[in-house]
Amino acid sequence: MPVHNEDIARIFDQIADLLEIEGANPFRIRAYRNASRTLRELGQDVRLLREAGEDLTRLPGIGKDLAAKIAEIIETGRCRALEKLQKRLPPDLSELLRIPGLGPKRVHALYHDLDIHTLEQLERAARDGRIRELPGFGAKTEARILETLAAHADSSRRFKLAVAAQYAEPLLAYLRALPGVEQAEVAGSYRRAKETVGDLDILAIAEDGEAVTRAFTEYDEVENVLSQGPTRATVLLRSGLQVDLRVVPAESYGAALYYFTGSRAHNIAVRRLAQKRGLKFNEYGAWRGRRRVAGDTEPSMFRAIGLPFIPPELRENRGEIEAARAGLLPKLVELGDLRGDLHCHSRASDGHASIRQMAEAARDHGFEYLAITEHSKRLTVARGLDSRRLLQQIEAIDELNEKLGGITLLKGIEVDILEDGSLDMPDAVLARLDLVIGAVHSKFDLSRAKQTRRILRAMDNPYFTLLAHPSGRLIERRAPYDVDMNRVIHHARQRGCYLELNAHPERLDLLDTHCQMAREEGVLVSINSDAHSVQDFDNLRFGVGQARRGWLEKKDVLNTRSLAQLRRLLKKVRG
DNA sequence: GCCGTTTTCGGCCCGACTGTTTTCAGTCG
Repeated sequence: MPVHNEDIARIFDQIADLLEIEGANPFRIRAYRNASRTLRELGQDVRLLREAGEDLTRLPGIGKDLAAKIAEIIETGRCRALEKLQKRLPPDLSELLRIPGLGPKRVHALYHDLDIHTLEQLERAARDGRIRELPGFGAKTEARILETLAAHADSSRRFKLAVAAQYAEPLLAYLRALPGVEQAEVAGSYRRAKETVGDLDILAIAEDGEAVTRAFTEYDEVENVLSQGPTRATVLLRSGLQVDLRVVPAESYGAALYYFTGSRAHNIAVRRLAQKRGLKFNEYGAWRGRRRVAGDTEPSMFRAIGLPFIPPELRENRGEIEAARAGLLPKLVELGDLRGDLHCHSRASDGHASIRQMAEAARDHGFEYLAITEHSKRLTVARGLDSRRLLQQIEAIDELNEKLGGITLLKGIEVDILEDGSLDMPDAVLARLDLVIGAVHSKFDLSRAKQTRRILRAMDNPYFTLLAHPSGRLIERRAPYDVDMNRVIHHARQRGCYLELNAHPERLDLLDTHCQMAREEGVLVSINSDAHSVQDFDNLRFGVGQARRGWLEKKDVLNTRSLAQLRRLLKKVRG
């Protein structure tokens, strides 16, 4: 079975967990965690890189030793270093680390003193009152363990960005309305527009932190207060979403916003850079000795280390710091750059509004054009259109375009890519459309080779314009199908067609790393809502967030073009 | 275990809160 990046990343995580419990050098542990992260974010199979003769030590955080371990895992499927560790410590110990309040030291104590290495043993010992007897543990810790175990099922749950927004926005409004609160903002992965967030990190300016954290813990939706002090508090909302609040004085707001926006990897790298320049960065400011030289705004922090402002979406330590130093940061695309939307549905298939209503809603968003792209007949659950119904719709849209003012409708289809790579609509009908979006809606489990061939073949259809939701994943629900995205993107370049970044909150597909690949290949990406109702155009902001995480600029995005420019680009696809 | 525009050796980000302490270790972000 071929080894994928995720398999290797998991092995490195396990090694890191076990080393940590053993009390190994913390920097050695971090090295394994960094390498695991590098692999997860690589965007292409390290196995293929290696086969292509690439030097793996050129990857960030991978040195001679870890490159050799990667090679060993790819070749043998095993890792002797992990097996050796597992002889000394039971592998399931790392499960215990997932329990909040249990870190490596305590897990080690539980194992060493009570021979506990499974969650079941942990629960039994807690019930028997044996845990409170251990040095460094107490009755409260024991109770918290039991509480967590009881609710363990959803403790590791992450929230989709759009769902988190539904909780974040009213909470933010509540905090901003509190007396003494000058400003409040969500930082963390939410501000970086990650696809999912594990918790919300909120930052507020106020003189009296105590009063604000108290009011925060009294917010209507708070189920449980996990910690509370004069400058920070952590609560669990009824929805299961954890929220951290930090309160800082105005002069530290920028420093705190920067610090709590993260990512952790970005912070570590920037702090190291600051240190080299004789500065100390913390959440209260940038310091030279005991003198604060910056901190009231985020840009002041960047100025202090001589870097241009790095937008939150780029802060992952994936090359943005080097790019900033070299003056090569992208000027990221913004929501206001979009001139239209190339993917939506009406009542004719599985949408909820008429074509006219969709057009008017798009016009209200300031769009110049909107493509109507119903499903094709293969997708019967969505009342997909056959040739006859599509031809009728083409006529209807032509008529509507005569009457509508301020927006132009484009005629399109989201046509199913069948198992053999053919399209679910005759070419003669496709020829009459402005654009053809190809989409995989079935046979997700084909082998990598077959799935890739299927998509490449579909792209070769002379009318094929745009590949919809290229990975097919549904966030937290369905993994991407196995496809060689490198080849797909390369083929799109050769064929001269485009890729979609589907902005639906469940999809956010193209993935950020693939956006970067598309940009490097020079393949334009269309940020589409896939709207099924008039409200769905609002989702475009999440798509733009994803595009920004993928380093896309206005020029990299197809639907930032004017209608006239777009028409030229659509025509070009057909040669 | 990685890394180097001061280093191939000696560094590796920094502070708040909790619980168990009697001055602080462990955990977390």
